[in-house]
Amino acid sequence: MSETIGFLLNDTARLFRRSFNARTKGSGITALQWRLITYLKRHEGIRQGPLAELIEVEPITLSRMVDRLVEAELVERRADPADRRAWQLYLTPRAGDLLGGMRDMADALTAEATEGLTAAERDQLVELVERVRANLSRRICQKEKETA
Amino acid sequence: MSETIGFLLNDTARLFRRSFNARTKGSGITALQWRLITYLKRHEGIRQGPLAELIEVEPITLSRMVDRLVEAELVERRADPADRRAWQLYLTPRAGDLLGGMRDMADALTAEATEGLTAAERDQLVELVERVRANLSRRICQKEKETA
DNA sequence: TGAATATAGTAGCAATTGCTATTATATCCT
DNA sequence: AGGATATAATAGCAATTGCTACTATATTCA
Repeated sequence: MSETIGFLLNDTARLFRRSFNARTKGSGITALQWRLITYLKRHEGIRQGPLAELIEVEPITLSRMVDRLVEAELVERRADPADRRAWQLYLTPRAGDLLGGMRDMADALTAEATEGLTAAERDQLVELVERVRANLSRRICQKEKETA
Repeated sequence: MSETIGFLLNDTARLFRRSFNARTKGSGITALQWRLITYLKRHEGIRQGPLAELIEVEPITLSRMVDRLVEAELVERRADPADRRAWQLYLTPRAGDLLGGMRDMADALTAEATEGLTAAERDQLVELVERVRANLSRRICQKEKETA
């Protein structure tokens, strides 16, 4: 029965994404795209490679996500002055406008998802999941080292 | 900052899937397929529609997953004697053989993921995530009713 | 210097998924 | 009974993703 935690986390994460996507259907922004934008907000000027690593997708996948966001005028590619192979990514003003509304929606979704939990329980939840994530993350890094 | 829980759950679930898939690379079984097989184990004879709902994919997606599993001789389609439109799904003996090894691996993965957590903390983790899942699941059902 | 190697990003292809429409069968209702 | 409607499963198409190979540029080191 011990596979329960993996299934449970996956189920819950999927429900989160589904709720999120249902609420943003009109805007054309998916949960994954919003995740990208959120990271970008905190790391403006980042290059595609490191950002791909942050949100844990392949570089080529990120490249195409950025294509679409550039098309939607939410993200801007600027040439890196220090490396002519690379792009630096920036949010457009239009993205800033979207972020406000999105964040309110995400906050509301989180509030609904944790309804009935005390503040202490929420903290505990975050802390426990973070420890699980750290365990898995460490494992995966080890594997990569072994392969390399 | 309150979108943290959604991101965190998604990150952790992804790491779980990734670890799982890395370990089963040779066997050709993905995390999602194993999930299907696990459900099927407990509901042999189920039809495709209800199973799709259980693992939360579209019926057509399940149809194709089953195509592949039939191809791999892990699942068998039998005509439903009561409804000539429908198939009943059964595991083959070959699937039973696989399940044993998979379960051991999944147990090991779970153990590694929850390393450093006490038994009480694991229980608490499961309980808290289950409450979040119940909140989200209830929300989604409400939405479906509104739409219908 | 300049040849070997590494890195940033992208294109082609194959696999997977879901939306919409379709076929075959079942159920409902008059 | 039999016509209208609902349901189980699937096919066509488009979107998304990742593997592999590739181009362009940077770095390393003899």
